[in-house]
Amino acid sequence: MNSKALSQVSTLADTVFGQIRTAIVKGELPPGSKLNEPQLSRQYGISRGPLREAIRRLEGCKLVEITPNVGAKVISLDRQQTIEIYEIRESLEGLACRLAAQKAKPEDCINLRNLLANHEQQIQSENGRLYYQKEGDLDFHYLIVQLSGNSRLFNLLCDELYHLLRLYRVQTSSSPSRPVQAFKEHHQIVDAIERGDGELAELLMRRHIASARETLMHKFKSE
Amino acid sequence: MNSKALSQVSTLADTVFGQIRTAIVKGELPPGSKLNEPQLSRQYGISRGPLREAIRRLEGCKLVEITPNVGAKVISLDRQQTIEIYEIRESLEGLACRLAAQKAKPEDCINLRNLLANHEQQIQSENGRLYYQKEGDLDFHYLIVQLSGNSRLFNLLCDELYHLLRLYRVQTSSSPSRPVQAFKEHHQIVDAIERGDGELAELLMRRHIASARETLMHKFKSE
DNA sequence: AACTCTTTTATTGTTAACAATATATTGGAT
DNA sequence: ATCCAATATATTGTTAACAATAAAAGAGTT
Repeated sequence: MNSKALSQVSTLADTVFGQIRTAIVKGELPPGSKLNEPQLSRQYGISRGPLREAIRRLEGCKLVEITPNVGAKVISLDRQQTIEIYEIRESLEGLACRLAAQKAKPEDCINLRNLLANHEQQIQSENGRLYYQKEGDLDFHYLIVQLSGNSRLFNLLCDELYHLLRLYRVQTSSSPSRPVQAFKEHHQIVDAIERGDGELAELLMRRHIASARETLMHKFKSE
Repeated sequence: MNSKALSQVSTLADTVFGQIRTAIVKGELPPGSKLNEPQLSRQYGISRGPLREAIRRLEGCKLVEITPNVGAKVISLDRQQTIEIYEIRESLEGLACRLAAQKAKPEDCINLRNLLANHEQQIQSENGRLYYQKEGDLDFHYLIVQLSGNSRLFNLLCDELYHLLRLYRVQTSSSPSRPVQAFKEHHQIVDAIERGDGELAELLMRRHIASARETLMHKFKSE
């Protein structure tokens, strides 16, 4: 009963895919760095076969770029690409917000309110402030995308774009950016969702992300 | 000078990835069908190693789903997923249209007009009609997305979503769908782009795709 | 010292063999 | 005939070895 009970239900390629992706998102494998197959296969204790499969899957996710006979390297986003992602995000989260407003039940709205209240508490304490800015903001967006009920939209935003944006933050070790204003905007968005006003919810979310984008563009110009 | 001149610059995994993807999009590998590794490796004249890498890359692109110890099968979209894709497409092509309106030069508008004129000619002839409905429509959308200048948006729409939608058409062998009305809408969209009215261009494109989605949903209900 | 060519080393690309799992088939019992 | 178990087959997962390309190191020349 031991060997079968412990037998892996997922393949080596699958698990290592997840491990490398985490390493990329966390910045342990920084943008532009090369993926050395012998080294990685030693590190993860597997042979190059499944490792290469994992890398190919990462290529499909556009997290690494492979040059034939040279190897794979972690993608690095320039300013242009970052802006492009923000444009897409603005559009898609606007959609998510509109759908969420159409579908959200009262209990969902309570959850959103609680989330904001928690953030508000954390932002009070000085050390919590950093947390809020870095990850807490994403919680809010995650939840709304989830409420949209569009699972592909969820994958696209939460499994792809957010990873990429986190990658950029790693790249630049950025950026405090307007937590107080963002907070107001979050509340307004929940108001609109609560009222079931999809059009307004979409508009507010788009503005919310657009102003984040503009902050970013402004920062670019001042460098 | 012969062996080196003919040496491949891309890997087997890369070329087979493209071949399989084409086979999927064309319907030669229909949705739900299994990818048998021994058979495919014989068919493409390669060993299972690079073949599996190609399949993993397809997995990353979400064109196939892999179940451990069972294998890869071509994804098949149900109605729910198709609707979800249309929702995303509506949002993203609206964005593309707004950006295109902001950036399009006069010559770009001429190209759009020419494209529509060509389609108009082809729609006149009875046999051209089919072409327009199936592929010509996409040309128009392709060009606008290209004019948006957002390369990631282009990849997302033209390299991913359009492939998926084509997959659905293969799946259902659908659907004539309102060519005359679509034509009017195309012209209105170009009008807005020509005037540099991004907001209107976005609105019109979103309506255009929304009505396509509604046509589809209506068809679903009548089945 | 800088440059180029050659040689060496390391890394990637590919294949074939082996191990493990799942599927298909056969045989027997009710 | 149908169901279940045991065997046999096929397919997937993994590894290690080999081939081919690229990167690095070294020798020699100017």
